Amino acid sequence: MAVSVRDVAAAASVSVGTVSNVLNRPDKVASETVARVHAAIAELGFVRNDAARQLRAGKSRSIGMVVLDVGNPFFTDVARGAEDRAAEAGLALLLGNSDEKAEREATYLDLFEEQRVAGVLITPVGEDLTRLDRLRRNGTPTVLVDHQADRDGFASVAVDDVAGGYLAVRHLLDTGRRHIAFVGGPHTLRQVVDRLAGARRAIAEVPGALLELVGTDALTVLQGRSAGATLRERDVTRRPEAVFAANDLLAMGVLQALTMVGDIRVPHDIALIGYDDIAFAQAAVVPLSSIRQPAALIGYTAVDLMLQASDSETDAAGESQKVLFQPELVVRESTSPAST
Amino acid sequence: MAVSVRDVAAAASVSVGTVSNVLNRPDKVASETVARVHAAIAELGFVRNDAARQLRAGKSRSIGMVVLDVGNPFFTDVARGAEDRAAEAGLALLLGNSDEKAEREATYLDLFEEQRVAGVLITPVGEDLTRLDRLRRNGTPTVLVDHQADRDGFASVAVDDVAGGYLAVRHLLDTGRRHIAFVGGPHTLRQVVDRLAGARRAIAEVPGALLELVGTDALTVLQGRSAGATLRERDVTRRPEAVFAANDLLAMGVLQALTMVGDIRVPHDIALIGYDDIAFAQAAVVPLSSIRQPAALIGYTAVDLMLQASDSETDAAGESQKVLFQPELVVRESTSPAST
DNA sequence: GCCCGCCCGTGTAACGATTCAGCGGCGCCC
DNA sequence: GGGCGCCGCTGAATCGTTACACGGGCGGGC
Repeated sequence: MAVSVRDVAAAASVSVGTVSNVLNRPDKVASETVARVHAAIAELGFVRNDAARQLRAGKSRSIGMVVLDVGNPFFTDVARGAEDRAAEAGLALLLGNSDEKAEREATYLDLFEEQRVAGVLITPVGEDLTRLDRLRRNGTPTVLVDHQADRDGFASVAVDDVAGGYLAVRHLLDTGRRHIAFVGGPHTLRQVVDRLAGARRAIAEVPGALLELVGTDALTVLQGRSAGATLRERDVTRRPEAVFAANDLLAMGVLQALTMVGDIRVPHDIALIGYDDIAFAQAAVVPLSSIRQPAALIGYTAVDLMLQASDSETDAAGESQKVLFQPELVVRESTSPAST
Repeated sequence: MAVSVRDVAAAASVSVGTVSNVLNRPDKVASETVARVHAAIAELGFVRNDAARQLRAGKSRSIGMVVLDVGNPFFTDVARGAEDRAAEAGLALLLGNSDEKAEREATYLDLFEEQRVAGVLITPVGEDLTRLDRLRRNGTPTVLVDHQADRDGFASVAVDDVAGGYLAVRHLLDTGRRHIAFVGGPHTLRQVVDRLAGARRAIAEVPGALLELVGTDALTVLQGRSAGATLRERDVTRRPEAVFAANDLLAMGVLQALTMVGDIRVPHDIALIGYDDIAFAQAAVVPLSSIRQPAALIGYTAVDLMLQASDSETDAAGESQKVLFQPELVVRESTSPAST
């Protein structure tokens, strides 16, 4: 059933060593022999056994990536960028989805560790990086994606979320809103915490401005919908003038709850800004203002850092790099100035 | 550096065989010994080498999946369903993205084959299944996802796209439209071909109804945007009364081109219906009518079929199963009857 | 004419986990 | 009291690939 190098060797009347050479160093083998071996391979339908190869090499040719939510276009864009860079380096990208659950994240990390992946890219669910620290110490280049590592040792590529949060809320304030609601959660996610911190900073700059928190359990459309519903139910006088949602998925949920289920007008009654600038955001009922992040570039860079780490590791200690991108405000209809 | 069973065995003063038994059949080992081995494992930070394990077993514990477009929420939903079922079976899901390119598809298949995955789930780029046939014959359970296999031998799970196409266009006709444009392509994709066939069937039922084709190179928002642009540029009299887009991504692109760039009203000037009913469709500028498919269920079922095939394979030939779901029309604002 | 190198190839020892035949020792049954 | 079976463990063989040390033949240089 399983065709091995040995079978190929027999069919081509050469030794297994020669077959291996044909596969890996064809220039070392007489071209006539190469042809004969290739013929045998084709005839028998031989396919290299990657497990054996890895066992010998001690390393695999794939890199593992764990994202918070595959359903979020932001992360699929990041993954795409990572895939591109990985392909350039001849590596495959294994994509895992933690769904913001520490348990699932751990399962994937175990899997990747057992597979001896060439590196791990991860957007961690929580702030506890001890598990990752162990991984890194054991020699697996690890890059934090969309997560600034305060502590030394970790390579990371991220976007300045504090700046992004500031941009978003500053924009809401600039367009005349004072009572602003921050929709987001859980607060175990660094993204949420930082964006909120940025928001607070902007609020602090304007006397009389007020920031209110509306928590969610995850950064999903569904959660946004229920957050939006709670706002909708409120008495008109107690509603915020604007909402800053921790990401576009939430924002779209809020938007649906306000405009489609309820009859609250965006931006007239409540302005709305999201985060990530996913492609769907601009096609929303009311085109969504947002904070843009260079998603594909983040992924691309993450793999790049991983490769660097994996090179330098062999030489010296190698300072782990940190890349920080700056976010960008994208203004659309959902935050047009209130036309009073 | 690398800790192996041998090291653990030494540390626990037992043989390697016993360590293996502790790992795989703990009930066969005296509990005192189990504890000692576990202590050694923890102390040394031992992690099983999956390559060695696979080599011995001849099989891996992961299954490979190739989708047409990870950026399409439909496929990420399918992948989610697949992941769930795989997790239930203790298998990991490796997700690859072909981006509708045969070459990338082939790369992933090669990779999966070398990894000796337990099974392959694939939405093929083209109609040429010889590569997959070889894979299946060599003993890898293969399930076609969102693709009905005409020929025998392949397990498949799909949705009746002809019926879906029919539903969509029939609905447009029922709401009074006669000149209908089908936006979609390339015609190498079975989904496109079948949905068009269904559309044609509906058109044939209504005298005077006209179906026009607007081709695209891929099923993406961007492609939809340019298709929409060509319609927009046309003289008013030559514009269709309705558009049936081969999927929601295209539909959203068309929608943007018509309503946001241009000033064509949807559904008043042109009605629009998509396909897949992705979550973002209902939050669009004009909430999108669509054809709903049970995405997660498709993925879940696909893994299920794969597992069945992998069981029956050992016993007998085992008839390869085919599952066909029925699509469902979801009516929203984008196809409201023309208010003449 | 001899020796040195080069070119092609061969055979074998790893890599690390698993499996399986086998082996002491002990209790139980008859 | 002898034998049988079971428990708990050992140690070697095995999976398929790769790297590496080694050898035979041939041609060129001196």
